[in-house]
Amino acid sequence: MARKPAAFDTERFFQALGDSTRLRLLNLMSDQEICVCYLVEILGQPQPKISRHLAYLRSAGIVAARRDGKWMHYRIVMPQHIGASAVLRTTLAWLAEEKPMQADRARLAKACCAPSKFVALRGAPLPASVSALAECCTPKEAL
Amino acid sequence: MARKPAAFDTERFFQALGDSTRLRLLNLMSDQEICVCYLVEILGQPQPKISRHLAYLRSAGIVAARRDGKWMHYRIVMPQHIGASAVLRTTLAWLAEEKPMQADRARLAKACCAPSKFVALRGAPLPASVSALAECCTPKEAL
DNA sequence: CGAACATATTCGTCAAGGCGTATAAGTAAC
DNA sequence: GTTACTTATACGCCTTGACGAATATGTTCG
Repeated sequence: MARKPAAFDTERFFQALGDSTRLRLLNLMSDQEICVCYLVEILGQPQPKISRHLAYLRSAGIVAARRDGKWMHYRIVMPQHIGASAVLRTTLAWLAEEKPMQADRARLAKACCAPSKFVALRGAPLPASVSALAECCTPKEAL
Repeated sequence: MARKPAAFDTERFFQALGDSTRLRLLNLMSDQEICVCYLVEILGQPQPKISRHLAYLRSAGIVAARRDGKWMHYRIVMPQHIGASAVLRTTLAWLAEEKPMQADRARLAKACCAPSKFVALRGAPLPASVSALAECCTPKEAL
C-alpha cells in the first residue's frame, strides 16, 4: 500500500490538526481502533466528508487503516519523529479535556452498548477495545 | 488594539503552526522577545512576507507585539487554554531539536554578537534577553 | 514641515483544500 | 453472474491563504 515513508512533513502534520472535524475523528480514535461507520454515525456528517478527512489524516501519517471485510478500521499511528509524536500525544490529551470531545466519546460509548439502536450500525464490528473488554456495556439506557 | 479575547480558536491555532515560515519565526522567538528586523535578516526573506506571517500568528493568539519607537518586538504568548499552551510548549521543544531550526538560532546568535556586520541591523535593538544579559557578546560597537 | 526608516497592508494571482453531490471501487452473499 | 452494502474518489463550486510587488502607516530626526 503506502510505500512512502518519505520525509516527515511537519507542515502537513500541523495542517492535518487544523480542522475540527479531523480533531473530532482523532479524539474518537484516541484509545481504540474504530470502524468508519461509527465515525459517520457519531459525527452525524456525510460519509464522503468523513472519508475525505480520514484520507487527509492518512496522507499526513497520523492514522492508518485496516480492512476487515467490507469494513475499514482506522487507528492513530504515532509519527516516527519523537517531537511529532509528543505533540500528537499532548494534543490528544488536550482534546480529552474538551467538553464537545467528551460528548462525542459519550455518544460513541452509547452506540457501542446498543449498536442495534443505530440503523447504520447494525452488524458493524465494535471498536477493538470495546469488543475485547466489553467494559462499557452494563445494562442501562444512558449517561 | 486587539480588544478581542473571543473564544480560543483551536483550528486557527493549529493552522498557524502549519507553515514552515511561521514555525521558524516561533523558533526564533522561543526564548526571547525579538525585533522584526532580526527575523527578516535571519530568515533572509522579504519583509512583507515576514510581517504577514507575524500578523497571522498574532491573529491566532500565539504571539504579541510591542512597539519600541520605529521597531516592533514580537514575543510568544502562551494561550489561555492549558491544552493549547501544552501543545505549544511541546512544539517549541520539538523545533529546538531540529537541525534547520538550530541553524536559525545560530545565525541569530551571530547577528546579535555583531549586528553591525548586517547592513539591515545597524542600530537595531538587540533581542531582550541578549541585551539584558549580554552573554553572547564580547566588546562590540553597536548601541 | 519633509526625509529616512521600520513595519504593515493592499492588490492581483494562484494553489490548496472544504463542501455537497454523484459515482466508483471493494467485499459479501445470493 | 447480480444485488446490497461499506467506503473511497471525482467533480464543480467556493473560501482561505501564500506570494511578490507596490503602497500605506507609523516613528524619528532635522
